[in-house]
Amino acid sequence: MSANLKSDGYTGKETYFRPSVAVDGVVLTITNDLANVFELDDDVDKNKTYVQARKKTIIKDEELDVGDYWNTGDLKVLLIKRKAIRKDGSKRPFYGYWALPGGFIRSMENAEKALERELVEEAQFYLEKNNIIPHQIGFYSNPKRDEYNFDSTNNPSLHKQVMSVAYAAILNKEVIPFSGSDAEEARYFKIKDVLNGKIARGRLAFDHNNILEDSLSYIAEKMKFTPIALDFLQEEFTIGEIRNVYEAFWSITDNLDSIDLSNFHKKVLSQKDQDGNPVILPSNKSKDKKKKQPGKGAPAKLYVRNKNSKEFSLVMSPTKKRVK
Amino acid sequence: MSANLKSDGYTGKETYFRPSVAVDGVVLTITNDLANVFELDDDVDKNKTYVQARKKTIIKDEELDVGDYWNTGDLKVLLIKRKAIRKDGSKRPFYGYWALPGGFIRSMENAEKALERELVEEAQFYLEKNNIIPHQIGFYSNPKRDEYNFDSTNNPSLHKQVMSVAYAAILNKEVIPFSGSDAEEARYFKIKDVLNGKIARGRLAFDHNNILEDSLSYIAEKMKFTPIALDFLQEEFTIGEIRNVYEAFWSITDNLDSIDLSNFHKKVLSQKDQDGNPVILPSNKSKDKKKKQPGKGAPAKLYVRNKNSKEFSLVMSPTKKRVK
DNA sequence: ATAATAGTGTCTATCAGACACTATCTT
DNA sequence: AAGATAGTGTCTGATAGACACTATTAT
Repeated sequence: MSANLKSDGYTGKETYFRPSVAVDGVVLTITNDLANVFELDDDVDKNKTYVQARKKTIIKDEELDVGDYWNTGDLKVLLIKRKAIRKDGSKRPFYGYWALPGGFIRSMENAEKALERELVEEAQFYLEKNNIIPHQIGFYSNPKRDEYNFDSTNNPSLHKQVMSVAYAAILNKEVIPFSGSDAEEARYFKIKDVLNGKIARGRLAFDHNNILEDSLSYIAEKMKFTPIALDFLQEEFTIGEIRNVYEAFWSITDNLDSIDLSNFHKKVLSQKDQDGNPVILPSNKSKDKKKKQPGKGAPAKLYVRNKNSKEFSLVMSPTKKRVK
Repeated sequence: MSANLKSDGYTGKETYFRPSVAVDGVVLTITNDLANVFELDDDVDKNKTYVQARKKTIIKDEELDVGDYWNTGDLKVLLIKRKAIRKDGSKRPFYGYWALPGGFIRSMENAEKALERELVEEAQFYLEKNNIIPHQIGFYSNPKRDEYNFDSTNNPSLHKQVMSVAYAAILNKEVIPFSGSDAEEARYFKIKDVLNGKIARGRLAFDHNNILEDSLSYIAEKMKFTPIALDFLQEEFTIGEIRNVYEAFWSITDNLDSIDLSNFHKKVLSQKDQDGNPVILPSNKSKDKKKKQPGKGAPAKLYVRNKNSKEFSLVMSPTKKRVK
């Protein structure tokens, strides 16, 4: 951070200042438990899921079915390790820290297009191809949030400030990230580990911890009134998987560890949308319409979402104990 | 903005494009019916409410009481008419249109500080002095949203784009706006008139119609779960005034014209907050603890807010008809 | 058999919405 | 007296939360 903010001769009368504006992406997914069993093959095709990529070498085609996408894991976020040195030889701020992927918006782009481009450049990850629409989280403009500074002149056109607009994007499968032009490395981290400082240097670069927390709050809130939780799941899913998404968020944002299975089950199935239609429907795709467990437990019925549903009729809330 | 960026010392060496970033303020209030009875005195003190300013000339001190702030009117927004000509003689885009107050963020400011400053400059209105904390609505970065364009060179440092971050601010009284340095005029408009095009040139400048609508959605949503509606009211208020705030929003955002008085009354009074404490409490300030009506009707009990309350235990929703 | 998860059933307190009714003021 | 708003009472159906119970799988 700057040490010379006071002595830069700022008069308060400046005009014509132009900041740099970056976009930051909070790419979220729920761990696929099965995927974690296998090691990454260096030679896999780009832009495939772990399971798809690995099936060539580890799982045979006939062994791969809907059960391989069992979503019962932790909430994870895609982070990149920034390259230490710029093209002009200078050191980058916060090198060695993990950061949210992102970068500067260009002149003919809007923020969403810049996000799309940066995710490809840094993690070779394609939002559009995966039909993912990012959610705008907020705009961050504290002058001290980055190491770009102010010179000692009175000329505001030489001053620098980096502002950011942040977006959250939800993946329904763990798309393999590959490091790109601006990133040494790109991979997923468990969000609980990041928030507890169990990451290199104990925190993310810049104010990215704040941005991550804002994103979690945003989605946790939105999950109460809209079917956004289904964005984390495959086309076919079970009630247990939905419940896992809610638990993954509420365990972080509301310190809630488990949701009553029975009541949750009934509530989700009775949800109507803005038009009075059911939000989730029994699936007719898979043969037995059931999904086997990766561990113990009965197989669960498969459901699909009503694609027209935008809103819940009932509020999904972290359980409140009844006062007696 | 400057037309001669090069001579400002902008060398174009930077690989990254630097846009102009503005802040726009959506300053909202509920009309004070009584205030509208009186004509504005040219000579009133600045930064006072209509009623306070006018009481010198029209209402005697002893006639002024809590009833003068009866909030039963329409939702209004503060707009400014932009000056047509810049200091350098060039024409401003969208001159003659009404616009949200706002302006460019400076190098040592964050967005909130810029908003504070611009509202003073354009409408001589003081956010901080009135203890108003603005709500961030969103970031707008469509390259075509302003008339600033791109030259035919390949040098991105000469390109221009104006991005905006929008904030909503809620007033609990109609602070008199005075036009300032960048505005020819500043005054409140009924939001329904603005949305229906009953305003000069039929619409607001730039994408300010969008920003206004986003602000209304934001607050209408927040009103369901938090006591934000009370921000529109005086320290002491009646249940009817709260109901008026909800109706003012939901008549726009949910096409709902009236809320059942009886059920609303009971629900508001039974609201608990995040700690299980009541959100509103009977007032002990005024002598008879009642507020007389400006028109017909019984006087209403006065209440005050619990300042610790951040959240409702019950959801305030636009009435859903019971299915029979 | 045991553990784990899926799923159904049931009881009760609370809440939402409809609406009847009384009270208190202004005009 | 008429009109308007404040405020209380009451009924009904729906919902939330607690919890008992059965079903189906892996180990």
